[in-house]
Amino acid sequence: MAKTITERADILPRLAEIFREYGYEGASLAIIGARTGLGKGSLYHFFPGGKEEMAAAVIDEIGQWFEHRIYEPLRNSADPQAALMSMCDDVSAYFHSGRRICLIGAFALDNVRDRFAARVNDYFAAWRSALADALQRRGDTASRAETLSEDTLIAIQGALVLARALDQPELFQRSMDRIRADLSAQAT
Amino acid sequence: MAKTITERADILPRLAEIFREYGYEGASLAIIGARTGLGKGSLYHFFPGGKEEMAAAVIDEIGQWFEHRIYEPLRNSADPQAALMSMCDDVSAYFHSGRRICLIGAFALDNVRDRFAARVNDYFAAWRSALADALQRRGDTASRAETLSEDTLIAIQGALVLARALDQPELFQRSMDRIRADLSAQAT
DNA sequence: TCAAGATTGTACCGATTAGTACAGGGCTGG
DNA sequence: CCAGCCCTGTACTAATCGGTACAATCTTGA
Repeated sequence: MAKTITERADILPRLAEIFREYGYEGASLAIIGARTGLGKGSLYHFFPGGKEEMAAAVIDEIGQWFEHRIYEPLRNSADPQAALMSMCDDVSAYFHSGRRICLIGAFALDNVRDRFAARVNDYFAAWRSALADALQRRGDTASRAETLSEDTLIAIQGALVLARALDQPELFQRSMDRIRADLSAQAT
Repeated sequence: MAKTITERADILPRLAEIFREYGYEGASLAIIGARTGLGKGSLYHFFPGGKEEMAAAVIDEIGQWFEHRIYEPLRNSADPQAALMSMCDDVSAYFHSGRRICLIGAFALDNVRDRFAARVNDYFAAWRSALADALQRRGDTASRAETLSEDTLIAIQGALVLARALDQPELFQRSMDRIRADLSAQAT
């Protein structure tokens, strides 16, 4: 049979888009096969654990992307305030200015939540903690950093839900602008 | 066969809980039958349109509950500020202090979104508009009312996502407290 | 009391599901 | 040049999916 020289890592982004579009249950192997161009043989070769392993791998890859691009700079950048602004830009770009949903957030509301609960938890916990770290490093009190990091994540997730529900991506943009402003305000 | 004197309206709350727990696709007719105690015969008697009609009826009922309990007071109450505070209480109770998710929000992120897009849109649009109405009636400018109503809905939905993702219902409570405070702040 | 309509359990349907088995082609190291 | 491993298409399974059909029973109005 034909060999397609595909790496496991190469199909992860495509898998992510599929899960975003159809959800975990809605993404049938037939759809996955059609959209990735891979047959069942290949899919189960790369992911012996089936759909569950595919979704887990996708979540892990997303987590790593955020770790390198968002969390790590928030924790280690010499200029925490700049890292905060950079986070806003990257997040806005990542979610395609509100046209793309957060797969992890969607999984959190889904019935498959229990299956990936640990990963979902880790994703948000790491984000919140990195955010609070940057806020404290820039001078916020621990309590203020706690509240502001929580509110920021809430606003991002809520804006994604509402933008999708109302079919108004610009709503997400507007919310990100407000988040940027809140993160720019002088610390207490 | 046995007659169970069940009204269509009586099973809607139970259906709502099932959809909340399993999602639209995850709620199979087998599960629905088991959890409602109704056989397929009864289910298709009450909902000839099948699962789709069940979900639509559930969304409509939720919409009506919010209309009577939340939107209507926001629009018509003599004391708009009191209606705002009352909304916070009712919303907090409705979502079981963060232990219950918003079915409409979950549907918005789900792949069944397109099927119920109009209803999902209506739910949030009505809420936002009623909220903005109360804010203007209490003295906020149109622009301020627009922003604040949007931010309030974003915070509620985001808090529900995050509380569920982190398995911390108290996070929702904290966020609701902040929302209450923001809605209490003097208008500009 | 009894006919008519409302309600319900059960058997069944074709389609689709995730997953398995495996043969065979393609690539690569020796 | 070829043995062996990596990759992949196909056929298959058992289970479950949403939905239909219908006969049997129950309730109700006359």
